[in-house]
Amino acid sequence: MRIILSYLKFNVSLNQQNNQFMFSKACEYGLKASIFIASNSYDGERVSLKEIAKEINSPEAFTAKILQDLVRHKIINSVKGAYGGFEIPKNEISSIKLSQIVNAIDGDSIYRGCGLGLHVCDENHPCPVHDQFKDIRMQLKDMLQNTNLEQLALDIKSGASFLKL
Amino acid sequence: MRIILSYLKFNVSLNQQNNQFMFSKACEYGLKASIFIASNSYDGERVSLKEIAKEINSPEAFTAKILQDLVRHKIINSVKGAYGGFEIPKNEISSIKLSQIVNAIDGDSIYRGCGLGLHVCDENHPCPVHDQFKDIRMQLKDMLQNTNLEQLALDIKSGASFLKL
DNA sequence: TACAAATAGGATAATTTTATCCGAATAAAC
DNA sequence: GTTTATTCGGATAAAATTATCCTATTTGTA
Repeated sequence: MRIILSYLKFNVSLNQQNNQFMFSKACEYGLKASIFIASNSYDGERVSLKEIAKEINSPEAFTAKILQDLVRHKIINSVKGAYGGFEIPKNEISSIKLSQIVNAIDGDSIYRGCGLGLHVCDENHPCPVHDQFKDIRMQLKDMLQNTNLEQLALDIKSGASFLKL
Repeated sequence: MRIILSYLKFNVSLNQQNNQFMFSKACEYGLKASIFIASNSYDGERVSLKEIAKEINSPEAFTAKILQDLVRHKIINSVKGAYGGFEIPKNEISSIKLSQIVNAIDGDSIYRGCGLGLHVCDENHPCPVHDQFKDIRMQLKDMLQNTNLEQLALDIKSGASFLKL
């Protein structure tokens, strides 16, 4: 009996088990939605919230909030009323960087944050893993600042990459 | 008046602004606590929850939960009762990798997770940012698997790095 | 002008993460 | 053995994130 009980307790972990890789769910939805909008705007097609949520497999109302946020940050445009929806001016698609979207939703902690959450963490006063994280943070920052929506949208259109599953 | 109101609304963002860099707070506390325990175990000193929480600037009761978790995962040892506390056998300090601690607390999503949260995301069915994230994920994994507590503990002892501020 | 189809946004709920409290169990010292 | 200093663990609360609902507003069209 003891043994069985200890088996049951095996999975007693503090949290539910952080399932997030890097970004908040909100940010993931925001990135996916932006890519989908871009891939349609590329063809001059405006997409509705409903279409977006279905395509990226996200809760509709929550996605609406995130899109509003992106609109406020002037990353995407919205058009109210019949035949309305979301779009990105064609000529802007290639200049929108992932970093702008991440920044709008999750803030800039991914660039500035310390791996151990210290408020002060720099060369003069490094946390224990400061050096270890330096390259990674830099590489991440570079990547986000150098990846634009056009590249990603084209891959979606060609079927080389996917927004769900 | 309109103008003033729109100013007030400027900060209406969806979330409070994700302040996390990579790990959950629980994981950050776990890493810091482990490093502190290691640096003391190096001198044969056992440390109490109270000392740990004070040193790493974390809430005591919450830190206790995390330490329990690490004990269950056999990453650290605990001794109950007077003069009790937490410790790591001296000869194990150098073989405990950051990855073990992260894994115990946040799980393995940091190695396996998709940047956009897709459940299926691999070479055959990549998300739009799969390639962009590949190197970063790999580098992160390598670093966590190759950094052990001894290196970090020694830096703390020598004053080359810090656990708070 | 009325209607239909959208987004905008406030209120609120559900879930997860973070944090606190308190009694039980344990172990050393007297 | 009693006291005291600890960790353990259950219950609960607080805060943040994620999710839903409902109404208002906007816009195109009949």
